[in-house]
Amino acid sequence: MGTLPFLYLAPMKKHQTTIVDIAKELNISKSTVSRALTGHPSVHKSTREKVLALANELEYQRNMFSIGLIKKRSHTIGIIVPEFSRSFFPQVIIGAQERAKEAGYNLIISQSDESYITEVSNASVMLAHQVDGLLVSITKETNNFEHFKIFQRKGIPIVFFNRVCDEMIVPKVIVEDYEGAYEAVEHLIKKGRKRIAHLSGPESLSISKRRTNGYKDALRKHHLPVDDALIINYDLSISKVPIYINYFLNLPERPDAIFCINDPTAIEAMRVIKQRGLKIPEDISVIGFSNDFVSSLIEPSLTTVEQPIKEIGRTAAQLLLEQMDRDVADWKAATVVLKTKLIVRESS
Amino acid sequence: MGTLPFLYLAPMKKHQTTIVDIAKELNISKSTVSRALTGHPSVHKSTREKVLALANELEYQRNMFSIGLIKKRSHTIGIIVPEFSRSFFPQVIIGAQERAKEAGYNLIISQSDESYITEVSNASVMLAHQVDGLLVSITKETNNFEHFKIFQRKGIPIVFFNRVCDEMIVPKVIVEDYEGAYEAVEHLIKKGRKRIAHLSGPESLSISKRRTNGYKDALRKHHLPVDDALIINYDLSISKVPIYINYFLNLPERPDAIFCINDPTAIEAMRVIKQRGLKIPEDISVIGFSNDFVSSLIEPSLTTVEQPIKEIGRTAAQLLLEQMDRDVADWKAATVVLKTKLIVRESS
DNA sequence: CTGTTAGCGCATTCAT
DNA sequence: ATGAATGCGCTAACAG
Repeated sequence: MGTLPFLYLAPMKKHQTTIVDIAKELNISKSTVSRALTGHPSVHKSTREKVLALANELEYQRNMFSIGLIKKRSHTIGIIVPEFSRSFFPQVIIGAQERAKEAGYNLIISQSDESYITEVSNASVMLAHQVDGLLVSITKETNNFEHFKIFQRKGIPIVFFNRVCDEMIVPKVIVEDYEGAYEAVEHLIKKGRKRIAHLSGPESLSISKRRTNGYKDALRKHHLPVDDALIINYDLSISKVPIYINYFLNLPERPDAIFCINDPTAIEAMRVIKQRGLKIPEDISVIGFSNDFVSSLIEPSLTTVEQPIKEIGRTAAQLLLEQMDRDVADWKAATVVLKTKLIVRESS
Repeated sequence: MGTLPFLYLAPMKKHQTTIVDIAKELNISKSTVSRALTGHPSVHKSTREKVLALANELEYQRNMFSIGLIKKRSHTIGIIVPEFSRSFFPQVIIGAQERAKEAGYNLIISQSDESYITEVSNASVMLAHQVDGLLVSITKETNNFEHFKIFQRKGIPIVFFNRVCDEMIVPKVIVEDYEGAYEAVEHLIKKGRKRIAHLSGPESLSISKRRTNGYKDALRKHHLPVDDALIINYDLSISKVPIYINYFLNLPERPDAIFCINDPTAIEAMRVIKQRGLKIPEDISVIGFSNDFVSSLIEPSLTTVEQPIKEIGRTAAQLLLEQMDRDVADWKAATVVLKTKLIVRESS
């Protein structure tokens, strides 16, 4: 300090404290500092204490970049979801984040806004950020999976959840879509409903197909006709729900119940039905799928198939962590199916 | 290939393609490859094309770590929110992500679950991940800000939004809390309400104070008494809302309106009120704040103060980007106040 | 236009 | 128990 021959002006540029700074200050080598900081056993106790104290004082922060460069691990998991505006995916993310954090990993989250293009871009961002693994629920548009297959080729594990990719052999987390739908429709039948319509999601999503199959099989089981005029696939844009509900309501033989692909759809359906002056459930029953928190708040409250939302996230993260621990050659591809449960409320 | 003197077994270890691989294959130096890849002007067209083609073929991916090490930038922005389960914060995040992406930045998101401890931990994670800037909305518990001040000391800009830190001089994004509350209460008064209760948030949050002040001033302006028995601060745990609503309803002189700190609170309040057999708005009016999408779905639909939710996120990200472009010495600390607007629905 | 050299901050051999 | 040397993958300053 006082020995400096010239007036020394501190540079404006912000300087991150490094192990070299600590080493200099303590007159030891940076190797020793590094060892002390990483908890290497062969460091003298007093040395370690001095290092730790100074590191603390200088608010030293290990540099991710250099460590990543050496260890080739970012300790980061990426998660890509199709949308973010309804409560489902945020809840899933909470679960995933919980599990990831327990394991010392962080999450980089991005949402694709139901756009395939955005999804591809998001995937590329995840790659650029060197995520150690990726969790994905695809958009309603996605039917090319090249942007995900590249992860596999690079040895970065992927786990799909909720909206999964059928053609990739990787771990997946889904719920009992078939069973849940079956149970819901059977419940309607037992309530005496005979013309049950079904507003489903895009045919491209396997989740739609599974729920529709549950719907059909419940009808068949109870010897009710499966009428294609009562089944509609739509693209999940809530604004289009009125079109299809009005179509149902205008049929010569009006349905006496509607089973919807998810809760937001069911809630919008109820709005349209009430607007038309029909009574729920007297004139027509409505059932959703998911048990979003809103379902219990609306009036009448919505009968729905509950799925363990946070658990989907936790499980997906867990499968991913397991996969990350394995050598590429040992990758497993089990599909985990979580339980669903019918929640009967006023709308049925 | 054919010239290899020995049988060569490819290593199991996954190998990221690097610029050296490309350089070797093309018999040029890695510098040239680097230049070609980064779009440096002084590279022969044919060379660049060859490099790009090979890079593409090998699915080359720039290594974030090494670039970060050199450029000292992660191109990542952190965002810490108190919770994630209601629609407000996810919506804010969408806005922030939009703006960040436009500027070539990614978001690392974490939620503190309304816990100060978790928030501190999240902040430390953001530091470890070398975020270039941080967006924060604090938990209801937070009243020590050391974990955020460290960012300032390290030259990493912070922007607060919604729930801001009063003691730090940094950019902030809030809405017209005072004006919105004032307008809401004035609306109730004009509807003939004379005993207006107020269920507010924690006194520690300035957002609560501002809304409460708007409430009080509207009463005063219209010569109504400000009765402390009609003002309650609570900790935002929705499960506790029934306690306070029942308290209000059991008062000798029952209030004829309740102005709630936010929509989730108002919605739960309405549930309790209806359960008690009272009519909304005939017996008692309810107003919320935020215009979450649920507000229009419930019955009766909720009168509320709309705030530009996504815009809060966009603006916060924008202020942060501006701050990141500035030298530490030039940091600005403007507070941006976004407009609110009363949305009158059936509950008032 | 291209090659050579020197680090960025750190963990990790290999010495001592 | 500690220091010196090496290199992770890349950019940039410096030669030609």
